[in-house]
Amino acid sequence: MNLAPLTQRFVLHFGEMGSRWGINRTVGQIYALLYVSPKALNADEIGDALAFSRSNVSMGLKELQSWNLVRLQHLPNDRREYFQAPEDVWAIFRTLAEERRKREIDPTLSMLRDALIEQAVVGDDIHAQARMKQMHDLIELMTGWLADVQKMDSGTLMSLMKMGAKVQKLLEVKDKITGRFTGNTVPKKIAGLPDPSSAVMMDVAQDQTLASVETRS
Amino acid sequence: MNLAPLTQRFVLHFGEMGSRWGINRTVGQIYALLYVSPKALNADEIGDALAFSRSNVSMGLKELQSWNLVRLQHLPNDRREYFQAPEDVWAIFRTLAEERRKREIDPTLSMLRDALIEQAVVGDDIHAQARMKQMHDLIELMTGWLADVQKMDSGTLMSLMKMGAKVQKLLEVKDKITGRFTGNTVPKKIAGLPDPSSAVMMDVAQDQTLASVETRS
DNA sequence: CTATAATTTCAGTAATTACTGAAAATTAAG
DNA sequence: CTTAATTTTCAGTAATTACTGAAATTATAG
Repeated sequence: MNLAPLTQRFVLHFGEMGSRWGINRTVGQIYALLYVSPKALNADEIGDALAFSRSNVSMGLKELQSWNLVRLQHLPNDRREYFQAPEDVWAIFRTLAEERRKREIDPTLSMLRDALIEQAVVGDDIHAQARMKQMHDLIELMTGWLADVQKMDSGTLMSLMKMGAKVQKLLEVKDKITGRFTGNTVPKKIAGLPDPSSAVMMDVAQDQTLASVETRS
Repeated sequence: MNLAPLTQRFVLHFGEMGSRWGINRTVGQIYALLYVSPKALNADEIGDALAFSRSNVSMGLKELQSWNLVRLQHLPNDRREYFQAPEDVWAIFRTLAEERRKREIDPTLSMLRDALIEQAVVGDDIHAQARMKQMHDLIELMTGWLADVQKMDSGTLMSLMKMGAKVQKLLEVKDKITGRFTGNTVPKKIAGLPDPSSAVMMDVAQDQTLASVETRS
């Protein structure tokens, strides 16, 4: 391995972390290399740079493709395939979240759905089923939310994250307007919405913490 | 293994999924069993129920404790330790998120920080460092957001998730009020905030999709 | 303090996962 | 269609991770 110093550190780190991320060292290093590389690389270049056998590189790339984490390119007058990581880190993150959901969450959600249709007969199973329901509902809520978030463009998502806990403030305001005070629901029609809501909005609007959302940390 | 049918399915599934979640079969099954069990269990009961050796159970429990995923209990006139999963699935989820962050994200964030202080000299490293900066910034934003979210109580978090993409609407409203129209920042003081903002709020308030946030899916 | 119950450690072994080189399959140029 | 370049597959082997039983350690009741 003969890489530039910082690149090497990055690549080795990704190799080490691989096991914690559920991928192997080879795959981790290949992806790290592609991520920092200014241009697409072919399999031989990768194997050369990382001192892996050609077949190992092939399997690693196959794995990365199954994760949708690499883009394929072809250069003119060159039969070899060239690989690169997407430019946009947000796109990479979305893909990662999506793929992890498919592999790590969906099978469990499906198993739970199946288990919840059944009629529990044994005493232990009745309690177990109630617990599974709790888990099922949480997972369904989470995956639904994730799907919603996945639809947003990077900019919106970024704004939301920068707000962090401050969304809570916005939520409180919304609750006042829609009439849900501390959990109590008020009739839907709010035709004659009282002035207070406007006052509340002024609060929020003038609140520095909200006004300066763009510049957290 | 002699478990109630649904319990058994649940336990076996968690064992299978273990490898995808970065834990082993033993640990997965032990946690599944504790999760659905109506009462705390001691190590012998666990090993008995799952047909694992006593030492294997001991190691599995140690692992679960390192993840903060089990609570310890003592019964009167019984020297043995009893283990149970927390009642609250949201608490479990928070712990999981927190621990995964520590193990899977923090080391990388720290490595990136180190790499970004250095002065890149080789040409490849200059580009690599720019890429690392992108990754660093995204991770920092994500972990900051996660920390904020971790502070919320389960109810607030649940409301937020149920809203899903609808927070976006709220965000747009906020932007109008604080004066950020499509990215252009308007002077901070908004003393004489025009009527339109109120009108906007009425829109949001009367929007059924927002008003019925409690009942998604 | 002693005896015993309970838990943990650890060396050895089993099982799984990762990696290699050779051979097979695929692709595309002539 | 033939040939050569490229990629993939796969059997064998290396490395890692998981599991067990015996021994050591720790904790507590008397």
